[in-house]
Amino acid sequence: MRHEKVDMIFQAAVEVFAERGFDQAKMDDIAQVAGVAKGTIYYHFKSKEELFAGLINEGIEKLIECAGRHMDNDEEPVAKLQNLIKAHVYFFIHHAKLAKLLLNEAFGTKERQRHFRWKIREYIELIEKVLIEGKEKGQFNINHTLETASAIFGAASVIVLQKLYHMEDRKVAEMEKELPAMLETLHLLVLKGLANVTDL
Amino acid sequence: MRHEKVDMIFQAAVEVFAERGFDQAKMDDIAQVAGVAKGTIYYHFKSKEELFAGLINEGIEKLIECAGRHMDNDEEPVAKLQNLIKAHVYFFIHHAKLAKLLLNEAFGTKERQRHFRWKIREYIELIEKVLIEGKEKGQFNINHTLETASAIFGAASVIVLQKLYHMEDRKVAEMEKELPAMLETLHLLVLKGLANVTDL
Amino acid sequence: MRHEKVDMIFQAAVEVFAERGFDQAKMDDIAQVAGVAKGTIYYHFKSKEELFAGLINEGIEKLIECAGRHMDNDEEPVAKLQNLIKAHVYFFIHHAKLAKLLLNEAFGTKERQRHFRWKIREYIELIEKVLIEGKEKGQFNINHTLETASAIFGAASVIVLQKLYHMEDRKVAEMEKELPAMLETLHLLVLKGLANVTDL
Amino acid sequence: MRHEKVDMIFQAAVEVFAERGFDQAKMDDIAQVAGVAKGTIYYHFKSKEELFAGLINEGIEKLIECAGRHMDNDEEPVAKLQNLIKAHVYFFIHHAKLAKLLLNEAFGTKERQRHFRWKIREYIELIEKVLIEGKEKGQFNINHTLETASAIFGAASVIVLQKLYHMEDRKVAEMEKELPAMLETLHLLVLKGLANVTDL
DNA sequence: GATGAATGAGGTTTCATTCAT
DNA sequence: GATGAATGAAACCTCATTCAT
Repeated sequence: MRHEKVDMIFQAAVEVFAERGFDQAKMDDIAQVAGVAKGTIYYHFKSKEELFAGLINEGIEKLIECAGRHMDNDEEPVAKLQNLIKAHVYFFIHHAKLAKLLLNEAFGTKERQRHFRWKIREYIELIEKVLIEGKEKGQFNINHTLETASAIFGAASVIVLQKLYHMEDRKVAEMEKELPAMLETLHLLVLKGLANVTDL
Repeated sequence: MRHEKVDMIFQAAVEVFAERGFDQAKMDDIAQVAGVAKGTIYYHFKSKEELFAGLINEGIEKLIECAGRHMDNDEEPVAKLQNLIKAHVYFFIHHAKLAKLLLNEAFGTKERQRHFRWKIREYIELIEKVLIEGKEKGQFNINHTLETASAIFGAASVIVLQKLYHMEDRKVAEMEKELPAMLETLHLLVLKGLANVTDL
Repeated sequence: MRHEKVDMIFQAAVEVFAERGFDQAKMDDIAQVAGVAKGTIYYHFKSKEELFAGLINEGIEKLIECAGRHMDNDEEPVAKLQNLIKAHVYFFIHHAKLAKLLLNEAFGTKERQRHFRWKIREYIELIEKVLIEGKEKGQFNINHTLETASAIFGAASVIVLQKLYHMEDRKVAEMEKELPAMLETLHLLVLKGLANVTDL
Repeated sequence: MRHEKVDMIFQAAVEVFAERGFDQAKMDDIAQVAGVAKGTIYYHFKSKEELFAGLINEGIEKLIECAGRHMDNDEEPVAKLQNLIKAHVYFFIHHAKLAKLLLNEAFGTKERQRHFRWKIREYIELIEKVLIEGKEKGQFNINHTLETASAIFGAASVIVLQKLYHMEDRKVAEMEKELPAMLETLHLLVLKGLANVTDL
């Protein structure tokens, strides 16, 4: 188990970074929220950059792990994809601050952000793997698996984020009530397609 | 027509803001890129904030206008949606820097960013309008139109952004070659659905 | 007669300088209040410094001229001093903004302000002249004429300024109602002395 | 006892503010004179404004305390007033820089300066209290106590300031030689009145 | 004579990082 | 291990002044 203070710093950092973004987040604030002295952060982390990177890495890894775990509850690609999407939405709702950070900071051009994009790419490739498997089994009608994975990632992420921002500071409990609508929407969109007409 | 220097500043600002994000962008850099003195920017814009806001607002308005225009080339909702998506992807490819900014800065919690989210919401509601129309005509199989609109926005945006980041600084021409793959992907995803099986 | 615009600039300058002090006064504001373009000020005045100096000089000269004129209405030193004090108080009330400037800016160590102190010294020496005259005629009981002149200048100035600040933006008419109290006070103080006891 | 560096900053600030006035004083200069880094000032004071306000407040409070203490050495109002004036002149000579600041900055219209005027008013009301007491005991011949207090404040302040400015950077020792002349002058002016003639 | 867009030096303030305790 | 006072580089912004029209 990690050192107690390190955990407090980590928690405070997620909070503050999510609230203000990387640049506007002050080490002073993180220290205050964590209830430690500013120097203590620097005793455990080399720099603001490193603290942030650790945070994001751990976040994405958790996301990957969570998605992977739920995915494997089923055998069939269709079900796997459904599980993955469900896990993704769940994760974003229950780690709202981290979710904001991911979309917020993961699309910049700074060197630091390139690293994150690679980690997100890892996750997208996890999605792609299901798609490829389904395609090979003849269950998915896809030509460009990577592009499709990106699109699914975007759809599932933005649908939650929009809801989160729209509901401002509402509790997780209230967000969970919105879960079925979001999942049904993604199900219809991703798997069945919106069009009723069959000859497009 | 706006004043010449104002245009140069605007262009430079898009460039620099997209390159570095709001906080890391230095007014000095914008001035240098624009080929004007720093004071000139402040002669025309009250603050960095205002310059940025002007940029984003104009950007989203252009996007809305562009999407609206292409949408109306057809009568049928299905075609309208296709046109809209196509316009969206086109726009993001041809205004890559602006596109990065939109996703990058539009999901923060700062007051400034709340304003942008409202503008983006406007755009999402434009998408929703098509969905509602199609639903009423019995062409779309949708229960939650706003959520679906968000998801489509996310899918179409991220698919382009991922490609853009992956191709780093490649020319627009090269990006255009990727266009069909992206459009086909979104077409399959959004309209037909991925699943071959019909009884989900 | 001076050029019309020059006068407008002068008036505006008194206004703005008095309102904000030299450093906080912006040439933009002066231009706006004067109703001319900023460049116009520089067409007529070499610099902010020069504009300000012109203002103060003219102000003090007016004060000296005004005091001198009223003083000479009488022959007797006692009456002369009374007239002078009355003129001083009148002038400060009717040129409130200038009065503020005089006390405000005339006691700094900047080079510019040394010049003003010399001009104010001129005025104080005018007061001293009356005192010397009265002393020689055996009417004044004074040992240090210059010091006494300074003290009278200080007493008469601060009594008005305090009233002015205390009444904030009241009209001149209201200030004039306070005139007798101020004059009586200065009369008692300067000429008769406060003490009833005769053997100090 | 306050922190060592805070004291050094305070001292340096009095120095520099008195030398140049609020606006022309550079935080860089204060830092250099104090022998600390610029950031150190901001570690202890929120802003230039706050540093300055602290200075002036402490200054006026010292003045009030000093005057009050000396005043109470005697019982009789006449003696009290003499003591007060003596203390005032002493204080201004020994805190020349602060004295300059008081007159220099205390008569502006900026919000900050309104606060100072209230503090100075406190001091003037201290003077007034002696006058009222003397008036009630039949020792002072005064009608308007507040106006008289203002005038005394002005006389005593300007007499010292004029001397200070005239002697430029002379030592305190030399100023002290001038003390008797100033005190005698104020004594004659305030208590006995200048006029030899008794029927004014 | 008059204008106002453009300039850039210079000032205040912020904040990540260090280091003596 | 932990602290927080101290630092100074770097950023935003202001505004007196200039000059082409």
